[in-house]
Amino acid sequence: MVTKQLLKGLPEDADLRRADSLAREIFSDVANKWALLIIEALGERTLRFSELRNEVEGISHKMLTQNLRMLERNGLVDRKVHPTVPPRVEYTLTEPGRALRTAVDAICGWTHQHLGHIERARGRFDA
Amino acid sequence: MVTKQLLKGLPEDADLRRADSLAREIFSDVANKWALLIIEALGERTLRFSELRNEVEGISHKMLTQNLRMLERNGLVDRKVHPTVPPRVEYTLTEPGRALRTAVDAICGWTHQHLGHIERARGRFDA
DNA sequence: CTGTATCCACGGAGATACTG
DNA sequence: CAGTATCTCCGTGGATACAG
Repeated sequence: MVTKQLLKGLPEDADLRRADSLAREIFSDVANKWALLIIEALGERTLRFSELRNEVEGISHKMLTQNLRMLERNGLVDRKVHPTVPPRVEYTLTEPGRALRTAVDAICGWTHQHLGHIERARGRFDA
Repeated sequence: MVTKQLLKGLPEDADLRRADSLAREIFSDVANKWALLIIEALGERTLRFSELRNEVEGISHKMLTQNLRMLERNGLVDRKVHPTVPPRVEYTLTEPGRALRTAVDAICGWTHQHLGHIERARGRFDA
């Protein structure tokens, strides 16, 4: 899936090809560092723009807005603007967003579980 | 995890800080499109460089080698060189690599499950 | 076949400033 | 506070050529 396999044997089914290209597009959107970190940071909480900026270590203003727009566009986060002054904008994961989060959690868990193995592998490789 | 939280309240524990920065590094390595697609393509199989190049749609020679080195360095893939002519190099997921693959599978599954929702969300957003 | 190196262009991403 | 816009620069990544 998302690789060539999905296409095999059905090279002329236009619908399937569209679905697959869409899937690749979404995968590219979602499979990037900042998007995943934002999703992980949001979790079950609702956070403001500035709070998110603090939670996601090292992200720039620009990358944050950019990724938030992307996530909103794909329906992964909900954006709620409070028409106050100064403005207050809150971001929350939608249901699909929360569903994806469990996968992100898995990656985070995996990372911590294998820290040791990886550190050792690196030592060996760099030698 | 992988965000600021891990550090909270323990700003001076050097070991934890090292572990956390290492975790971020690994996360950045792993949370990128090509790395995940390679892992997904490998699955339970053993593939040669050129086979991998065919399986991972759109990846360039350079990106493939680069990511394979990275994955090898982190101990996620095993690289076996057959000293024949022409050379034959085979790549296989290690145990940690296969463990991560289940998370990647989850993301792929999620993608296909939510194609419809996302397409509709996009339609709304773009309007 | 696989891998490394070089060149180069394009776009990603930071900094900054400004608006609502 | 949140968002957009502009400018600029550096690095990513593609193309190409060559080596083992």
